[in-house]
Amino acid sequence: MHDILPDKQHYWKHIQKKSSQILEDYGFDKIDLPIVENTGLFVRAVGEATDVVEKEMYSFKTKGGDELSLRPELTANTLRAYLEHGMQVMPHPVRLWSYGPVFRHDNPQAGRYRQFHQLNVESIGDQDAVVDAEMIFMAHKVLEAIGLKRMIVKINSIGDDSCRPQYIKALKDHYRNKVKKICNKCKDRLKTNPLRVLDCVEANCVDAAKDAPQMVDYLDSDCKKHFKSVLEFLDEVGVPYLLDPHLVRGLDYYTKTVFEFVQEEEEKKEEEQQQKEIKEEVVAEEGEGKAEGDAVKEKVDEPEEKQKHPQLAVISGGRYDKLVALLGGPATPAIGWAMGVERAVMLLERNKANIPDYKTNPKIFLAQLSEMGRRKGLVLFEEMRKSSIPVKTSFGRDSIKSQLRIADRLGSLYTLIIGQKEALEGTVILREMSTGVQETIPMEKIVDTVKKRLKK
RNA sequence: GUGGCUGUAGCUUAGCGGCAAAGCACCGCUCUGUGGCAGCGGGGAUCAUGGGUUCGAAUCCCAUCAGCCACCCCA
Repeated sequence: MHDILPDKQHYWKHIQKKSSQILEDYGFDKIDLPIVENTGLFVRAVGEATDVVEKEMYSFKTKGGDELSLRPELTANTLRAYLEHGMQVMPHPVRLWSYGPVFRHDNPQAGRYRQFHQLNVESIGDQDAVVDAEMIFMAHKVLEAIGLKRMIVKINSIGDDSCRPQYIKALKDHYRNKVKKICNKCKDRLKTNPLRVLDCVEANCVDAAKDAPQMVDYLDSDCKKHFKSVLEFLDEVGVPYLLDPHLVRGLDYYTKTVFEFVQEEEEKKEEEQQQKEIKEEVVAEEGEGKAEGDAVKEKVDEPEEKQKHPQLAVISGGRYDKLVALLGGPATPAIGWAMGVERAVMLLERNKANIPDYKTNPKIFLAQLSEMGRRKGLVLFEEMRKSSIPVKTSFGRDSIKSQLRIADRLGSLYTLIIGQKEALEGTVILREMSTGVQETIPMEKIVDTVKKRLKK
């Protein structure tokens, strides 16, 4: 768990602003959902045998005996709300988006937190392939709008109930005479969650997976046609994609189209430049003591390891045509995706993306002296606020000295000073901080004067 | 869930069984209504939390929590 401090807020505001704009443009309505829900909801929706449900949920029992969990994702909640509020009777597709914290009890590391934020999007009620493409296109647009470059979508189809069983059978057949070679976990996976063996990274398992049958070859005509049109639509709108026959989702509810967005490797040049800088730093330090020669060597070696950022999915999602029915609703096709906001922020930082600074950075500081100055200051502060001129003050402080020091630290362009004398005269001192030049201005003209000065 | 590393003042860290330190930051004074520089002074730490070992624990041990790295997995 981590705090999002003021100096990072502009990333968050930026992402929220850009993405909500696009989602509203596409006709999605916002929905806010509770953080705590019945454990059973997630077990049913996400799947009993998934890691998320098995070991990553924060579950607890209330005094009344209810089994509750902090939500590990937002799709289940969204569909629960959809059913609970009778949205089946609304014109379809019902398009909902939500944003908020989700919780997974996993070992944390870069880009992975126990509490993180998702931007979640669902389109309920359409089965056509064009919607798959539209959702992927929109995800692409969102990433583009927030300033992430070199994003590529990995895509696959995992079929549905009518063809996946045959594929799983073929997959099991393929592994029948290889069981001895693959790792123990994969042996379990073959029984509980066979698709999973495909993305295991153990050398032997990768080997065994190489010539494994591919889902695309087992798709029935409906699924195959669907997948083919999704790709055709993507070509049409120009979203770069990568067919990944081993892409398998960790949540049970997916059918047909699954996808995830990753960022392609950074340009090599940049990496080399960074390494050079680090090496130069190390060399500069060397003069201080030769005894730590070994330590220096280690320092040089380290960055090479660190440059290899794992390719984390920023957005991932897919179609889930059976989930609404599974949760007790009528058979309703649907598709959705979720963005990991921390990951998006992390990539923006790594890319050194140029994010607009949404902070209102006050250029004006208001200093006051004496009880009377303070009173007038309070009034003037409100006048400035009404004119939308952001002002910082430190009313609680008495000495002009410390107030000016603060004004300086804040980088104020001008300081307004009201002391006893000015308060009695009905004037204000306007001090230009860079030059120290001051002039006395009648109180009633000060707002206009400041406005003019700031425009320059 | 597995293996490894880390947690001392707001920040960066030193101390590694015997009085909790330094630099930066903050506040103040020198300078009584005028900032940046300098000098001097001050406040601020239940040493992540809870247990244990010990005459004595920031220091050693165990557990928990949080973070970092590699897995697993995922956003």
